[in-house]
Amino acid sequence: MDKNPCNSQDAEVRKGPWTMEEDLILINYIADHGDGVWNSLAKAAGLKRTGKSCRLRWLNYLRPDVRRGNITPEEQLLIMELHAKWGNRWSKIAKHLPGRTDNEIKNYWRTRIQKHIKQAADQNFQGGVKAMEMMNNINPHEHQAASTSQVDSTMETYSPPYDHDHVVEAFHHGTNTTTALHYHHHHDSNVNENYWSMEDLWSMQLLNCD
DNA sequence: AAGCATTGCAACCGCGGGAAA
DNA sequence: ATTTCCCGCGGTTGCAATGCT
Repeated sequence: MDKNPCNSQDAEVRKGPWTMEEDLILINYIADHGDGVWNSLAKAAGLKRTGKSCRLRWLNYLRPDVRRGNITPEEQLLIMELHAKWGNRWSKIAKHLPGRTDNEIKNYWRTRIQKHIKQAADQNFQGGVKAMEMMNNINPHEHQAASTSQVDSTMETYSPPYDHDHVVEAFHHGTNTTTALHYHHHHDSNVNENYWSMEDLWSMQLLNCD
């Protein structure tokens, strides 16, 4: 649509899903020359893609150590703990889950965990009120595009209390059944303590599903 | 069986920060 | 010191697959 007709020879940049041929070109080029310097890599490899696109494809999909398949309950728990600590710092969280990409974790959070939180909160279960409180507790200090963009209003983004003023503790006591996530709000006037216990998580069936 | 709705994930976009020129 | 360029991050979108009526 915005193709420039003047210099069509180098202006054509491919977008959308990668073909097998493109994948092979990228894999082989990186095998020979290594990754990084993505813009020049894209040109040198003869790919009609932006460096950005090449980098994304490699890091999220083609990289040999990328781990695919179901997120394990342990990984899920770790994601929740780290998200409670750091919020939407997906790449930072991903560094603690070997083989998992920030994109995968982000997608997983949005499609699975966030949805379950919402669904569970909609039902009358024990922790629902607490979950809703937490979902509504949007931190005003952090960047939060979710609250400003056109995110579906029925599926508000849960924003954990990862303000510096908040202390988040995560415990591990051997098995996951005794693990607890504790969110402590100690300066919010309207919330004295928010505990999101493992019992709550289990009741949300977050850890039962594969 | 067909059409519509929902889900899940790959990929794109815009922006900020840092390095290089 | 300033500008330009590139990388990486987080948010968002597009679409194929799947489920539902």
